[in-house]
Amino acid sequence: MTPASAATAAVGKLRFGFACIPLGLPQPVVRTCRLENATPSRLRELIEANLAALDACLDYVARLNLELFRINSGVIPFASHPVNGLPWTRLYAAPLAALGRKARRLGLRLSMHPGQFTVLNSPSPDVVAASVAELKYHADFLDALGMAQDSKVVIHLGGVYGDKPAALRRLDGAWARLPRDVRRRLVLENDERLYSAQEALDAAERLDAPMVFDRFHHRVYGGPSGAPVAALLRRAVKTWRRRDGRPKVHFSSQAAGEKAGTHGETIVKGEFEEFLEESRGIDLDVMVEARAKEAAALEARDWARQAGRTK
DNA sequence: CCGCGTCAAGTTCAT
DNA sequence: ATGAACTTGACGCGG
Repeated sequence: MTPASAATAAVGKLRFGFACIPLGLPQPVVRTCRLENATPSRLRELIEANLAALDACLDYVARLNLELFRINSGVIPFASHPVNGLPWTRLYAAPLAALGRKARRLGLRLSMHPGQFTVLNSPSPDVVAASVAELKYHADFLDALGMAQDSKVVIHLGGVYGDKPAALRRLDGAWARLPRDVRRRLVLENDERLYSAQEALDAAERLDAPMVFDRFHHRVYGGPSGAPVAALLRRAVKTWRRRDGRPKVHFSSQAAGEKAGTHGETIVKGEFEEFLEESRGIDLDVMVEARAKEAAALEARDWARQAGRTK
């Protein structure tokens, strides 16, 4: 290794992306319908429109030279609901595979983030069953694209129900019962109210899952731990095995004047510069979560580039 | 055509 | 007790 490349490796490179809604594309990325209108033919029409829109999204993300993109969970409407009995992985096997080929050709790493209704540790068996079905859908979607195991499905730990140790035991139990093809996609993320980075790390290490460190959530709800971000980040990085791909983090800033935990329009430069310090020497994929979407991701990338931290 | 009330799902917290 | 917020606005009725 030359001195130059050794120096390059040591600085820690960052790649960037954003979630779900490219504001620079004219039409909606995900169309849906009301449950009462969800006939098979309507669902097929929507799926076809959504896959076409996703195709355009991939081109757009690549054109911006970003590497990460989070796919909207609504791409297959009512995917885990009984109303959608379509064998969509079979019906759309060819277009799905083509989307995956395109993503890989463009060098994109994909991810998904199921909604708040996915609660693996609920005391209600029905809620858990619905959550497992929802996770299965997300994993099936990425599988249908043929994406490697580094394209992830990010979830939070779940609820607390007034007894966190019991809630965590239920999480462990539900996790153990997940199908392998679902579990291999999952990543645990700290949230802004219930489970701190420390707690998410404990769970991730216990369950042998990767952990996404969300710096903004950590700021809003740091939990009892006084560990500095840099230390938590290094611990999170260790939860990612080679097959899981480059460790990922989420980055966002508080919306000025709004409730704590609300994502801001863009990200605050000073905070990002702190993060550049905290992450020095680590290669990371950074999912920027901001209302300005790709504009915020591009801005962060520019700041990283100026610091010699891109790619 | 446009405005605006409503939309599958769970859980928590603020009001 | 009710509703907003959460990964994300869009659907679709009524005028």
